[in-house]
Amino acid sequence: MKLSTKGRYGMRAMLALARRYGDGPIPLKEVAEIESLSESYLEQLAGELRKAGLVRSVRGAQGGYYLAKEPALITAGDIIRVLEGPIGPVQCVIESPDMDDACDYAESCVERLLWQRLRDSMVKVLDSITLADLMAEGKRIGPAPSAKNKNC
Amino acid sequence: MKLSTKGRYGMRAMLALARRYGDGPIPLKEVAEIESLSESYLEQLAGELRKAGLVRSVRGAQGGYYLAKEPALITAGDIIRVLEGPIGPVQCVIESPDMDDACDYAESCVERLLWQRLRDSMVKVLDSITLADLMAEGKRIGPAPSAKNKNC
DNA sequence: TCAATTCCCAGTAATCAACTCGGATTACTA
DNA sequence: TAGTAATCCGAGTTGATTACTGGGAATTGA
Repeated sequence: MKLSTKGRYGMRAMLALARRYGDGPIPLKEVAEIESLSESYLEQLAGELRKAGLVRSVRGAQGGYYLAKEPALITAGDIIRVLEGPIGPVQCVIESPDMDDACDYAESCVERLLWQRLRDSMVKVLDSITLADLMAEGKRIGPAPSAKNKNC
Repeated sequence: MKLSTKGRYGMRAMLALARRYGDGPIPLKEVAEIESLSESYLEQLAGELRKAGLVRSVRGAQGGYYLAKEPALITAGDIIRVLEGPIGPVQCVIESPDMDDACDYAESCVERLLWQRLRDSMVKVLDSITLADLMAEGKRIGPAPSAKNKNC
């Protein structure tokens, strides 16, 4: 039940972009330095976030990435869904499951009720917290150099 | 953010034992058949559940496994913790983290707040639902052949 | 033209997931 | 006491996934 580095690093990168929202495009090199992440790995994540419409990019010199919407309009759930896939502890209760995901006994499957409730509580938290919320918390708890730790 | 088969199959096996609570030891062979799971794989899970004190075993012919406590006293969280490890979306906010897990900037790490809230909501759901609860739901929604699907 | 940048894709090493298998031990039953 | 049904234990295997790295093409501002 853990996030992968994609979700963790992606969240940090998005938060870094949020902090510089309005400053024009920020090169990934810079984000990578601030967050001490690998630039080439970040490139991959940025590509997915761009395709999903959460960030926009400008190519060439002086180019970079910037948030496609203001921080208050981007939730943690948006980011996690792009980088980790649909939210849910098991395949058969992810959001908008297709036919292949549902099992034959879905109607009478008891565990399913448990997993659904777990999913709902996860979705509720992730969809209720925006990048703006996190930045606001940041101001409250002090200057925030993001974690320089593999596990965060 | 998905459970592994250990958590999923383990939950099903525990629920199967719960349904037969009071019937004396149930051999894994039987559980494996009912739930269409691999017996030898179940053996591993059963070993962990036993070491954790959730089930007890009787060796030899006519032996098997049975719940160590009544179904109302075993929560989903108990089972998940044994088979999937401590609950939490990232290492640095798992329950009872030790020194190695916490990062150097824990105090000023903004993402941490998000992950903590997510963890809390997961814990709340998992710790509030017992095997007895699930069995009761089972009666409500009809006869429950557990899912015979890889994803459940 | 040059340098900075995104973009894209291929490869890779290490780890993890999901099992399987063999054999030892234990205990009920006939 | 033999036979059989179980747990117990640890090692091995296979395939997928994770977490990257690197190369090179395309783009663009100075």
